[in-house]
Amino acid sequence: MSSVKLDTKSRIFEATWKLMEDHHGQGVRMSDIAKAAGISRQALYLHFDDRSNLLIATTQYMDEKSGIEEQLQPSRDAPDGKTRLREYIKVMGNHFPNIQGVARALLAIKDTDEAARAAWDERMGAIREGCEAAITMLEAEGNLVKGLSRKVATDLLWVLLSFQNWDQLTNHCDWSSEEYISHIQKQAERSFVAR
Amino acid sequence: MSSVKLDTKSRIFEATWKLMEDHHGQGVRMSDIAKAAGISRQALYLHFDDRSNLLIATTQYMDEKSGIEEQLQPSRDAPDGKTRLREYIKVMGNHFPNIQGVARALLAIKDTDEAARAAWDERMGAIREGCEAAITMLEAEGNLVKGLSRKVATDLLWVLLSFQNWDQLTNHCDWSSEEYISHIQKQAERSFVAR
DNA sequence: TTCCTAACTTGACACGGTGTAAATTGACAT
DNA sequence: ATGTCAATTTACACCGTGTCAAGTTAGGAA
Repeated sequence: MSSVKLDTKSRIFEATWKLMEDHHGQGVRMSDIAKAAGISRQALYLHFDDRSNLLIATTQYMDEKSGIEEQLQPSRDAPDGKTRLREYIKVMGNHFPNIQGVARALLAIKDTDEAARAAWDERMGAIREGCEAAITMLEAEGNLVKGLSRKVATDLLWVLLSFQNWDQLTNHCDWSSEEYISHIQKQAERSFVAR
Repeated sequence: MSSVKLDTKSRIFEATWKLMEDHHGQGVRMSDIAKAAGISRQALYLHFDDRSNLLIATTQYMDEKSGIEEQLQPSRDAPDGKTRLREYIKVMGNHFPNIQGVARALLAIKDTDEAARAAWDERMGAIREGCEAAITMLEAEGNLVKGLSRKVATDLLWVLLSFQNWDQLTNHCDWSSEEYISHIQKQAERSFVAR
């Protein structure tokens, strides 16, 4: 039973999260986060070794808070591959808006920061597993579209469900979350489910 | 007819291009480019206002050198939508490897640099037009898959053909250029061409 | 020859953001 | 009272970008 007031670490996470959302993951400095959390910039370094560690820890905090694991259960329990695919896409479509700020920030530094790259790849790897599970189920039922190997189908579904594509479609093509989910569900069925 | 030795500006472009390819668009400093071009770092600023302008100018130089415009002609001359789509994907699949270094560098700064963002969006807009042309031709023939509007089909093809997806598939999923082209061609046909 | 100009050089510096270091304070537990 | 822990303040080093000023070099025109 933690105190009613958030402890410092949680305040830092919340501040990071909010600032990243507000600024689309760009131009948020350590001093901004410190100010928003109500501590000094230097105190930030008492809790996190550096900027990338802060971002990585924030993603974990976000995942716990948003309850992504539980939300995935309906997909795991799906009776057939097609349903599993649909459910999985729905969860992702609802998850991306929650994480977009930090995800973009992580994406921006992952090319120069080894730890960030590892964190991002771990995230992407988890999504890939979800894709592979759905494709494998389809294949086992004999419902995977002809002429498509499991590997290639998984790769294709994985990029279709990438954060960057979601970003592009919702922010450049003006798709709503609902449109994203329904259009991508249909696209995935056309692409992977045998008629 | 220009002299046999490249003029300074061209040497800068070539150096930028090569360094960006070699380093995957990351960690290339102005001083590195200057050194590779055989001039002082400050002389770089005599030719380009700043780093982003240099990158933008380099993309234009690359596009001219690689002859992307001419390569697109077979797609424009295609007799039907399905062929147009196939040809377009082939050109893109062969183009991306040439531009990957600079593209990644531009991608990295486009969130903080207004000029870079504009340059990138202009590029992406051009690709989008190609996508729309192919989809429009399919639609006119009555060969666009049922239940898909031109707008949504264009958006989906556009993200399918994005640089980020190409990067993911070739570098994370170990697809060769040939595999990329043939798999994406098939995927596009499954997704957009009515049977 | 002399002069001019353009391209380029060297050296120094300001700025912004990250990360480090040292000394200090205030609260709380033993 | 003593120790410890969280946090504070001040100061500074590092890096890459971009700027500024003054000096050099080569070519062409008078």
